[in-house]
Amino acid sequence: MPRKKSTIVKKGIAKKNIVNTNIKKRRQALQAVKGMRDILPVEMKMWDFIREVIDDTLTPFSYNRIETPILEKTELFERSTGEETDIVQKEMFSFKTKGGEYVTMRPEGTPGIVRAYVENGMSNLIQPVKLYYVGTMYRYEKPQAGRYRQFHQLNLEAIGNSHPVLDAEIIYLFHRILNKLGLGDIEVQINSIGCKECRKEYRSTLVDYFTPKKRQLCEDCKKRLKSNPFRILDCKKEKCINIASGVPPIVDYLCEECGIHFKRVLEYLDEAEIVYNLNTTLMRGLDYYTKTIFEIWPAGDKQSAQSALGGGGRYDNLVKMLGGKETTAVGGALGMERIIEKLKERGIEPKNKKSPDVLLIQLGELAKKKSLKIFENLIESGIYVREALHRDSIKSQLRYADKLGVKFSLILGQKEAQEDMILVRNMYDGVQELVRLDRIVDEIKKRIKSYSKK
RNA sequence: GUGACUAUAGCUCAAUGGUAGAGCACCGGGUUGUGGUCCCGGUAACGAGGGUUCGAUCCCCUCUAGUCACCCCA
Repeated sequence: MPRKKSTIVKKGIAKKNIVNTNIKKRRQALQAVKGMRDILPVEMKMWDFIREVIDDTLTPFSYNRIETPILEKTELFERSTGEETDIVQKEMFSFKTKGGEYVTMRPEGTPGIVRAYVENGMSNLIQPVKLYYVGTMYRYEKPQAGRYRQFHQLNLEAIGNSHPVLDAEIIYLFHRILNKLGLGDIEVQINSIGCKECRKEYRSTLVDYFTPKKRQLCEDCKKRLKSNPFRILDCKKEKCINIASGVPPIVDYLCEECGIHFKRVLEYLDEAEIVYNLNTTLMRGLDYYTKTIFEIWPAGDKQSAQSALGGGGRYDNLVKMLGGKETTAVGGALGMERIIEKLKERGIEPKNKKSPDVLLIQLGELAKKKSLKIFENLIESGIYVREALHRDSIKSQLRYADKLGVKFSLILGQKEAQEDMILVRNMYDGVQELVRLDRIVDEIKKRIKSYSKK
């Protein structure tokens, strides 16, 4: 007999395991797409906190919110971000629609904004048009610390004016936002890559300099020598750094206009007391930049460059490139996930939201039915109230009241429901009073008022 | 795309070549309708496939996922 029993048990377990395995397989098959993550309600508090700071900081500077589609024509990014860039060559989520259109989930925000600027005739608005948005971006990269395939950026754009104060303003605003969040210790890396003319000259200087030394460069840089020699300057390989150290900085090659522009940007930053590092090897991965470029690194971080909190620069040719009039512009972006990561690292937490004042508790069928109307009345009267209709026992409802941290519980039992009364329980001292149902709003309001005085 | 490491309940972690335990969380109960503390109970896991073995969660291989680094960026 025991033998038989054990086989039955074993069979039972085996069957259960098979079921579990199938469920597991299904679950794994339905996992979130690689590099994409959920933002759960607990984390949302952090996001709301950041967004509040962002809105409060940007509004006085006349930045207005804009939203553009996540999906844009692939060509938009090829033409603006640049065909030779890493982003376009290997990091885009692109596909063909049923209608045969080639589209891409935006890997960065600026091209879409400039497209919208041109398409909606925003050059007829008061210039510069200052825009900001927090939105998702998509890059097909291998996920790792602070890097996801879907991530959020705060973008700022000031289109339609070439004043250097705008370059400084963007950096200043990023600094201010981070500062307000408690992440003020940043390093601003700044450089100027001039206009087309300056770059033409500098480019030939670079080619002349690197060509005889080509064999010593890394494989990537050998290719870069032809495609984009500027990027040799910010190659992270030691041998390339050594070779590149002998190159005169691009700042020496700026034309008069670009030189003055850059100098003034730096002056404004000085005036705003923003500490920056003139980083002459700083380059950018996007093709459309002109003049000022910058990155924001967390201070004192060894891997600062990898975990850049943000970056940006001027893009004086992009509007025209995308079919608009000759229009100058400047912009930048902060990585939201990276900000959140830093906040968590520092143990900075948003202020806890206020607990509700009241929980409505009901016992028995009659009370449950009646409580719907009462609940509505309480909400309409502006009382911060929650319900527990899905719970039946008073014990579980009071436990819930405790978890919510309410000041009062309103208990509507069978008896009270019949007599049109309700019990008001003070959760602090446990004192209960029976109150007439038609007077409940006033009674509660009175009590909440005096409760907060304690 | 290249390399390294990891894989046990929702979370944080244990133990073991003979199929697993805790803490937190969640749900319920501690006599008829009273919470927080306390007590009791419950739900719930060895990522997948193959191999070695009498037997594998544990050893080996493959896959998948995650983490980290390179690359690049936010």
